[in-house]
Amino acid sequence: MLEFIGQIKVKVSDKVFLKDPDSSDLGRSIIEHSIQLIHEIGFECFTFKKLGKQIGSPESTIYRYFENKHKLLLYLTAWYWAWLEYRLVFATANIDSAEERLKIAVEILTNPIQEDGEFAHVNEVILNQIVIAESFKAYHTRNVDEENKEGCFMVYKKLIKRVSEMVLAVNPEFKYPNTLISTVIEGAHHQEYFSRHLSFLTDKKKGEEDISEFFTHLVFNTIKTSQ
Amino acid sequence: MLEFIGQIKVKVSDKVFLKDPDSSDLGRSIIEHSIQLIHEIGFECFTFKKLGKQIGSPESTIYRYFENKHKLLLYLTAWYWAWLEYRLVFATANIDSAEERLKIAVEILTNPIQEDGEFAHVNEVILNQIVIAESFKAYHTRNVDEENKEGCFMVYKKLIKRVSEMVLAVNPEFKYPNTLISTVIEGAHHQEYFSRHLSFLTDKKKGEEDISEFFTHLVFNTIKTSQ
DNA sequence: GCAAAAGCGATAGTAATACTATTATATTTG
DNA sequence: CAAATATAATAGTATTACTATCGCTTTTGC
Repeated sequence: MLEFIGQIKVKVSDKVFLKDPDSSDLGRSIIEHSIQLIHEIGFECFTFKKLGKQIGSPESTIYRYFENKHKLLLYLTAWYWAWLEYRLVFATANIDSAEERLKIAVEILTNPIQEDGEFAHVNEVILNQIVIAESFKAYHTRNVDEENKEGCFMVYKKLIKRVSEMVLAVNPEFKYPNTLISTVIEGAHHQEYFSRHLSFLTDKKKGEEDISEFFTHLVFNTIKTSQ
Repeated sequence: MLEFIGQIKVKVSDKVFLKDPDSSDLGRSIIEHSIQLIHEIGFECFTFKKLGKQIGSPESTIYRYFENKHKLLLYLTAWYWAWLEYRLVFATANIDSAEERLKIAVEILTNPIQEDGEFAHVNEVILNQIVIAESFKAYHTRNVDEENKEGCFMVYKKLIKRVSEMVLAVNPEFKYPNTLISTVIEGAHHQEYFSRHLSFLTDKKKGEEDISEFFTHLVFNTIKTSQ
């Protein structure tokens, strides 16, 4: 299992951090407390100064791990996508039916997150909340193209590719597998956010799990019917 | 037609501005140049100081129209939704078939924007680019709930409601009209952004119009089939 | 037609942010 | 055990996102 964590780490481009936060206690503490703090006060209000207070270090120390707070957000989201992919691989292993595999995948991508005790310094439930609320800030910037070139989004790309292949396994003729899957992933996050803050944009009620049903229905009806 | 503009204005909650920018030449100049400037340098880098330079006024003057730059973004997005709804109403007027009305609506929501000469101080094509790149920043903040209560998103709500009703006109049994339509609107914007910056998340090629085809297909297959 | 109000320009000032730089100490490593 | 590395502590800077004040001009209400 720990080898898998190693792999997950490797997938994140070195460009995201200056020093690997998973290589020291202080680094892991930065990750752990940044997740807590971003969740509490939001990414806009989050600063390295405040984070430094939490972990008992000056802000200059955190700057040795991450160039700026945006890169830290890139790291957190990359970690999240890698973790999702790892869950996906486990959940779909040894399933013969292409339909069944895709169904499981969509459920993993759209269902609420359960805590995974495997990674001590990461609270996956809270990290999921952060991804829902802030992840678009990771790729809606002036530097997207540059960061994309550097490979900052490789982990997300891998995840999309894996699920797209599952779509094509069900219907090899389908023309929009990437569009469909990114719509599902981003859409599920949005609906979760809307149900909490802008209820007029959704039919999902807080706490209910009907969103997974909606997207499963959407995916299979969209790919099965010939165009 | 001008009366319609009046209506569009009224739909934007007074809470969004301190003084109606459409009530003076200076106000309209603020809107016109803010659209240009945000498009050029991005909303993060956009400041009232820089905007002041463009229009030859100090920043303090702009603060008399908008409390801060976030409220200005709220105004621009609200204007955009109101404008879309007005186009929608015109395009679907006198169409008898519920299916045809919905089809037209989805096309308006997902097709590239054409310039509308009607409103001199607003470049709709550029405003659309801004909405695609920055609109989520309008509602992903610490103050969403408060701003939602104040009615800052009423215009968007109206648009969603109108299209949701078109969905229900085709299939009154469908359980997720709001979820479906917000997924289409937000999804179409994302795909446009992805095709320009993160191509691995989409099958849309720059310039091509296949995105409308995808979403039309998705909508009708999702609502027509019984669950 | 005139006084009061409102609109606008110009300038100054402030707290916070997002860093950068430097120095000193502590720890690890070859 | 020396050299490199990691961290703490402190200081400093440019920019941002405002707020405050003042004086001039234009509009308006009677």
